[in-house]
Amino acid sequence: MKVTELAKEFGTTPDTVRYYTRLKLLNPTKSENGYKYYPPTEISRLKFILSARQLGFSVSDIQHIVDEASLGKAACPLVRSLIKERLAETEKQFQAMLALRKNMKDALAQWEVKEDKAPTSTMVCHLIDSFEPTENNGGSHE
Amino acid sequence: MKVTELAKEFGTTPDTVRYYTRLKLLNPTKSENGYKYYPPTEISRLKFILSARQLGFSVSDIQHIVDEASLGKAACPLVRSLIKERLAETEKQFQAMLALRKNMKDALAQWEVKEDKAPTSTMVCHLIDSFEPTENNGGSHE
DNA sequence: GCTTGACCTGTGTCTAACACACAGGTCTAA
DNA sequence: TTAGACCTGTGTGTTAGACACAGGTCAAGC
Repeated sequence: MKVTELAKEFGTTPDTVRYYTRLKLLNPTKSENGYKYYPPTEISRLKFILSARQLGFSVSDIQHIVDEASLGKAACPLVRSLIKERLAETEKQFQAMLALRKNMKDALAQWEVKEDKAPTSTMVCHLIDSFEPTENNGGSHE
Repeated sequence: MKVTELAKEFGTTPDTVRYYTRLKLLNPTKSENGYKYYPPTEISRLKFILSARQLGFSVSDIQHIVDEASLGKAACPLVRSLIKERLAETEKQFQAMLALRKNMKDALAQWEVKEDKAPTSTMVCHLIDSFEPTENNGGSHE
């Protein structure tokens, strides 16, 4: 399979396939015309990489997992360990995003009823300066 | 105020202050010893920048807002417009993260009851290969 | 006065996962 | 032949900082 064929097969981009090839996560052979040719092993390897990416493993994680497997070892313990780390990170980001999203919504609501004000030498934008997060207690804000 | 003093005042890092200075978002004067000195206007400017960052405006957004204000115009319409864009993006990311988080949790649960398996020529890790997102219908998975 | 640790400077590079750019080559239908 | 789609290898850009480096300044302590 050629680059674009492979990318289409899995709903990703040729650049992504080339990127993984560049990282040596994929190892195509070469056609007579110099084009990269991905045999079945590389096709299933890409499937694996994309699944892992979708599960939140970093490219570096995946490289690590693949290296482990190339030694003939079961990568399962490593995979379980890594997913826990990635999940913990995702949880942190999720909480941060929850807070951010709420603040943005609050700001939007507050700013809709505030008037415009011209800037001064010490004030760029009074909307941003005056923003106050609303309290969470018993509110129906969300 | 010097770099580190200013950073401490607002709970950020000296590198962040230097970064914004580098971008010309902050414009310190120079002390006799060559150190950057941030007068009150720049102190309130940093406060503004950090508030805007916390509300999800990009550094580029903030530059745009500051440029508008420097023309003497009220940046309020721009700020309202930008927050809507950033909120829409954040909402998309939030949904993606919801899905990712759920998949990661599902995977973790599934993989805890699966046995380890050695890799083969076409299989790096059966855990990742065999992952199936659970259905949402009436489940108590979350 | 010297030493040492903390802080300073300007400038450059790195991070992560791609996306894009470029100069030039190949393929194929019209 | 032409034109559009695709290919190559290599390099750079994206975002918001964090880090690195060589060298300078400050001030407390000895």
